[in-house]
Amino acid sequence: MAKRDDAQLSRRERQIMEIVYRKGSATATEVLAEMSDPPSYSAVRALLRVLEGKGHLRHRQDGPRYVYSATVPRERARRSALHRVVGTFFGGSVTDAVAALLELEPDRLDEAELERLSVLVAEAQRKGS
Amino acid sequence: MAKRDDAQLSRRERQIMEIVYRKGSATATEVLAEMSDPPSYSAVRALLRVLEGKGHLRHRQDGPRYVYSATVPRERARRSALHRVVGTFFGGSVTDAVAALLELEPDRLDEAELERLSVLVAEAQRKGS
DNA sequence: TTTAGCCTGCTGATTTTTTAGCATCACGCG
DNA sequence: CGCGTGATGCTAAAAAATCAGCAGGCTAAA
Repeated sequence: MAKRDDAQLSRRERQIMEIVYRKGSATATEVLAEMSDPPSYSAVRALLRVLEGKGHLRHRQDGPRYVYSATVPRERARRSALHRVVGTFFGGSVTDAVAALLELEPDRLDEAELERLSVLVAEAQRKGS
Repeated sequence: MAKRDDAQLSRRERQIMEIVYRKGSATATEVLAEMSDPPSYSAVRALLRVLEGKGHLRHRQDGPRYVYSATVPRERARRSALHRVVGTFFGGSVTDAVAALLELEPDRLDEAELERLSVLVAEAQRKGS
């Protein structure tokens, strides 16, 4: 049920969900601040309410304001997002996706990170055999 | 200009773009067939025309019908998609994203693929140092 | 030639999304 | 107390997206 959900979101809704996932949680003001093409404050609040109504967000009260967070845990959402990208652009090949990631910003990967990746692959190899 | 484009797409438009990217190119009939929540054939054609008007798709004529493909090359679109996912769900850490990919479907990765990954990481290490 | 099938283009109406504004409540301060 | 600030909920209207249907063209087969 949650699988198709993401594809069902409207433009603004998706935009907001992305922001919430990026920040972990956010108030209406924070969401507004992150929008590249911002509507009014009212509009943002309305959308947050809609998203909550649809079950994608929940809120907790923090003093006078609402802090929204996603109902689907980041962990699951990210897996779903990766899965979609791999399926759409890499024909389902995880390996190809990893290869593309490594070429994405090669300069950003320092030695320590590469070492960590090396270990991860080695571990996967050990488990697989 | 093309960077924000993806976020600007409406629900159906995105759905269609994903299908086109997955298949490489597609006719209206093919797109319709891939939709989980399909509207009428007319609607699909209308959307394809809209997407072409917005510059996201182009078509070539194949006999009697139009075959649509994306204007932004797959290569660039996939990079952009990965970048977005990494930014949204992994705080920009490519390494974390790779780690998540490796855990995505561990059983799907056979020895040959893991070997290939191992080589890729080793290469990156060599280049970096 | 005629007909049937499949395709496109276009149009107008419905539905959904998106938006702004207003009313209200709670709080802190002069 | 009375007021300004900053938050919420709600509503109604504007804008955008979505949809189905019709008209026309082209091709192949009867």
